[in-house]
Amino acid sequence: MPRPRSLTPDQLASAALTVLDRDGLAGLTMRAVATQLRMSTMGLYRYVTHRAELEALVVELVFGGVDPTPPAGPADWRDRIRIMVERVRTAVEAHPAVVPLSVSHRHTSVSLLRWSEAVLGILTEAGLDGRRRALALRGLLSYVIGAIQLEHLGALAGAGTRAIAGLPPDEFPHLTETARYARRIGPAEEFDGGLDILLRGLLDPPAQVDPSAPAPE
Amino acid sequence: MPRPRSLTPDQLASAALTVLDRDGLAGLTMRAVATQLRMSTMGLYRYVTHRAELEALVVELVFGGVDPTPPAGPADWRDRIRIMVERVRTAVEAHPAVVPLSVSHRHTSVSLLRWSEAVLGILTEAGLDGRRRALALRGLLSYVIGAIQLEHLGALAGAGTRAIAGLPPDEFPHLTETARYARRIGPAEEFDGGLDILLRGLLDPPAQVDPSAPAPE
DNA sequence: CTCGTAGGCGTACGGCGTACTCCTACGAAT
DNA sequence: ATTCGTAGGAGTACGCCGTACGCCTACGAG
Repeated sequence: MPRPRSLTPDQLASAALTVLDRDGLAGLTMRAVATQLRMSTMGLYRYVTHRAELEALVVELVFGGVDPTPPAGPADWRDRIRIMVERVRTAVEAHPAVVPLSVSHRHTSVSLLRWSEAVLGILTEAGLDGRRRALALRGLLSYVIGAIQLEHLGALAGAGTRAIAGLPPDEFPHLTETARYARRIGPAEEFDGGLDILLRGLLDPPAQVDPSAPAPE
Repeated sequence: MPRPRSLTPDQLASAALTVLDRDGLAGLTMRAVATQLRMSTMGLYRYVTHRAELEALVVELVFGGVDPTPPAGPADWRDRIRIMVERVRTAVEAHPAVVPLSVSHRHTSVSLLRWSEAVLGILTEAGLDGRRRALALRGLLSYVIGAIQLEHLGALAGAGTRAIAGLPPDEFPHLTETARYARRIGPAEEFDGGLDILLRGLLDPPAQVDPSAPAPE
């Protein structure tokens, strides 16, 4: 065996993350990351075959900061879920420019798999299983992904809501009125409020039990 | 006033949508759209100042296909919401490549504003108002955005789930077991299942009423 | 009739991802 | 100590992209 590699994937990823934090998503180019690492542009391709692979490394680095161990503290399983979700949210929000990347590379992250495993564990303790548990995890993921993007595209207490408040009230009576409330809702409150709705829905027994639901194989 | 324009924004948008459907998001370039319209590349810039503006036109065209009138049929308000949400889902799914664009240009679409207005109307009839109504709409939007993306990045009955089913069961016991159920869940079922959770949560009275909630101004 | 704007074409620039080539430096196996 | 395979690194080049800019033509309202 000859000469070992002199850069770990982690070093690569954190160089890219530095660029991303500094210059935003549009600034994340192979050339910029190479410069950050003080190597030639093409040198990057020794470690990575595509730009997409570099992006995946960054996403994994960010999700790697999420503690995947289920919290032992709260008795209420909904509080434990809240904590798990909050961990993802804070990890992503420390680096807003990774939001779009985290959506498209979510499925390649083993850290997020471990997170999902823990969440499923909590859901299992809560008495969910089979089909309901699968739908619950998927629903949670959908909400988290959507809510994080919404927050970064324009939180409720932001310019978009202000624009809506200025719409013609005769054409948009509910929207304009709602916008007045929405301006007072901070990002965390907004996120938790939606999560609460979802958790309340999880708690309830299913509206109707489908006897034809498939059994595990 | 001299000479009127010879192309409507709608013609522009549908040319772009044709390209998008045929060549995917990466194929949606100014050059390709111009060729589709049989004009020179730079001719496009007579109608549009950026590529982003063209993208917004496409998104508005797609959302323009969503019927914004609240459905009169079902007595249960949740069924009416389901119909409204389903309309968005089907409109977007007819053009899968528009999914990423619809997320980033969502806020510029007046069609989506009208849709939101109608949804707020239904929520109002359901007895929600003020802060709760704002959070409900935002929660619904978050879920819809996240779920649509999840579906197009890899539905439950897809390759991702199959990969998860093949993970080491000792490290991911819940995930591997859940994946076996998840393979049987079709996209529509998955989407509706998550929506049901949310709607169930909306129905319930709030877990605790916050007396310090801000009043409307 | 005329003049301002739309229509249209072509060229050019800078930046992107990345394929390819060439040379050097190391370090484990011999 | 020598050898040899791979990592490191630089540089060049290609084909895309968005788009700034200039020039000429055609039309239609005043």
